[in-house]
Amino acid sequence: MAKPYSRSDPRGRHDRSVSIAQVAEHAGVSVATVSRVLNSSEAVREHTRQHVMESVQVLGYRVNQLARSLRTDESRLLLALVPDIDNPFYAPIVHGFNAIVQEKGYSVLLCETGGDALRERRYLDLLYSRRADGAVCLDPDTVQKAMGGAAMHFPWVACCEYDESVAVPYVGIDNCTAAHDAVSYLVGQGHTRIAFVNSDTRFMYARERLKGYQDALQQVNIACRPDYCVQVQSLDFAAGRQAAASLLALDQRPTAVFAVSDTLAIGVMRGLYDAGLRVPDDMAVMGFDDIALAQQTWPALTTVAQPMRTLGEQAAWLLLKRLDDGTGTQGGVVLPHRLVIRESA
Amino acid sequence: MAKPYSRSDPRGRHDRSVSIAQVAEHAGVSVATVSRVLNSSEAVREHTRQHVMESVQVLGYRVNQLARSLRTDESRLLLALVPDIDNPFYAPIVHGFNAIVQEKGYSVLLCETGGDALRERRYLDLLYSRRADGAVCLDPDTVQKAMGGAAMHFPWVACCEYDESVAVPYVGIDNCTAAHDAVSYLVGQGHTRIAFVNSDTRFMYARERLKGYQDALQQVNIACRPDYCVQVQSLDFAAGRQAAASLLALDQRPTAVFAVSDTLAIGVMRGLYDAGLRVPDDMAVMGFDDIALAQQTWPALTTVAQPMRTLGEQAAWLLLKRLDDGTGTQGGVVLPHRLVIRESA
DNA sequence: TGTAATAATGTAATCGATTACATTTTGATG
DNA sequence: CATCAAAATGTAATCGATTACATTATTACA
Repeated sequence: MAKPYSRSDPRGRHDRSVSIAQVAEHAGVSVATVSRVLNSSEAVREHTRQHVMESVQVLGYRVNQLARSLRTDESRLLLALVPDIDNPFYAPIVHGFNAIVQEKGYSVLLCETGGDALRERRYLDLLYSRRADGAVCLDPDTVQKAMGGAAMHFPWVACCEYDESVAVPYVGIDNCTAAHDAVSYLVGQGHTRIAFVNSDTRFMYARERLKGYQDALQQVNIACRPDYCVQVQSLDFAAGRQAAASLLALDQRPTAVFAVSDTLAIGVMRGLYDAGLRVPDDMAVMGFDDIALAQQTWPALTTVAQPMRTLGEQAAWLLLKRLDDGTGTQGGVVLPHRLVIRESA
Repeated sequence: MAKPYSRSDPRGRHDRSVSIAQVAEHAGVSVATVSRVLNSSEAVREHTRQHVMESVQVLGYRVNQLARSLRTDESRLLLALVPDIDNPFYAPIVHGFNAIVQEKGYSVLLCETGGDALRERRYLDLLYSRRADGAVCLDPDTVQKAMGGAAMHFPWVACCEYDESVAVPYVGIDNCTAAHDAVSYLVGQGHTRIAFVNSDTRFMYARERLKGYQDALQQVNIACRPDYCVQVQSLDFAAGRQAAASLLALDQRPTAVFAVSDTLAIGVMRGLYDAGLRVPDDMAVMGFDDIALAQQTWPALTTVAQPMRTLGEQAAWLLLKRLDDGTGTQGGVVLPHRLVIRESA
């Protein structure tokens, strides 16, 4: 007759773990006291503390964070929403992000959205339902969704992909200028037939870099040939390889290729190798991002570097500030890019 | 006088979201009824359902999963503990895992432990405190830890890295035989001076593959030269490159190199390129894993393939079964590996 | 229309914590 | 030793859900 009804879960998947009440009983004190020693907040006599800690040990008690979060409205968990973990571009960003927030006692949960609306929605739900305190979002879709929904009231920041019209703090680089710089470099090397391998224009960076490419050409009065702009579906090596093949099939081949990501650029180099062409002699190749692999290819890849780790760190600072301030700063941080001249162009 | 005391959080980071009670009041019904329409479980009159749904819409109500989980003891969240997301080996595994569990309504949270005990502990804590229902673990450290602690009572499975003495379901390959096969292939190609680039022996696979390497050599009466076994600290390209350099500094150079990962093997190839050697003519190179990049290098990498996606899928099945059964199956699943002959050896 | 069976809804306990306020202990001081 | 302030601890409300059991409304049948 103790409990009016028994546990709801009939499967009995596993026993509930030991609760604070059990610790209290074992130690012969109230739950409040146990809570106090656990949070080492208020005054509790040393003697009592020891007693309680002993019971904690004996019973193997661990605080139930669900209950704690429900009460305190904080989880010490942060989300990182990335489109695809297979893309080596994201790892350093996440690492930078993690390094900063970890010091503040937060743990990072990586959420791979895969561009799937359902998955994305579910992850965002963690924010809505307070199971996570905040998020950094590297995903264009999420940004879009956020515009429509009421997501703007939640503490999150955008990284790399952002939309200035969305009132959310962001950090990124000037993609347009960066692409412009890359193409200008190729022009400076004497190239006039420069191809552009772009990816999904759902991504802002893709649109911006296209713009930079076009601007740079226009600036030196080179017409932008549509057949030199190849659009691929994914960012993996295979896509770049195919892009190279299609470029090589052209009547008048380009003498240089600028790809919007290093992975694509490396794929392009592979495609050129397939055809027996040499880089950069037969064709120059330039990438974007400066992933770790870029300096390991042969020839090593010339590219425009994004400060990925710093991007992640800055995103972390922005988010932490937002969590502190309540409202948080609007606007964004634009970090500098850098041309990295290696052997491929 | 309504509430004895006000909200605890003085920062007022954000307003609490609308609760089920508010919906109930708005709809003029009890919370039980609201809960019923939300969980579409028991009978509730169509008229009432509509009314409630309307209130849900109007107020923008979203169920608080924290509270729900606290009550129901289930979160529909699964963890994937990986040592390092920068390693391209893990992505396909996670994808396979995700594909399966997603259909069952679970979301996957990626946890990068980075080999850091603190981070690992925190993530495992999500399991302990029921914020996650289960986990797949690709991390050797966790396995070790689990042996000591009481973690065996929690629903998790090991993938790739496992310890047969730990009573936890696992899925992996036969690393020893796989390495044996690789080395035997090189021997069959006429190589007798075969180097071995290994990584952190904290990993089981590293120990097993070393064993396979040694066994294969012994089988054909080739002495295992310590100077041909180079141990590197990480799995990245740079480490492989350095390994190559140290191998090339030897008086009697090997004619073939077998690396425990494709990333290392690719780094080795880069190192050979540095020295002006050609693969496979001057030196054969063989990797392990068959990551996507392996078929994009030039020359393309000969390697032993792990069925990574399948590994993830199997891990998912094991975990789901464990979540269903309560106790779950012990023992493990060993998946076949496959030699992939390309150009580098 | 009365009544029993059933369907729909409400009430309140519960999950496991935190914490405002109340109460008891303790220790210091006169 | 009495008294009182300060320190330690206890009591109970609360977070936002689920759900067993109780209660009320509806329907069916005589």
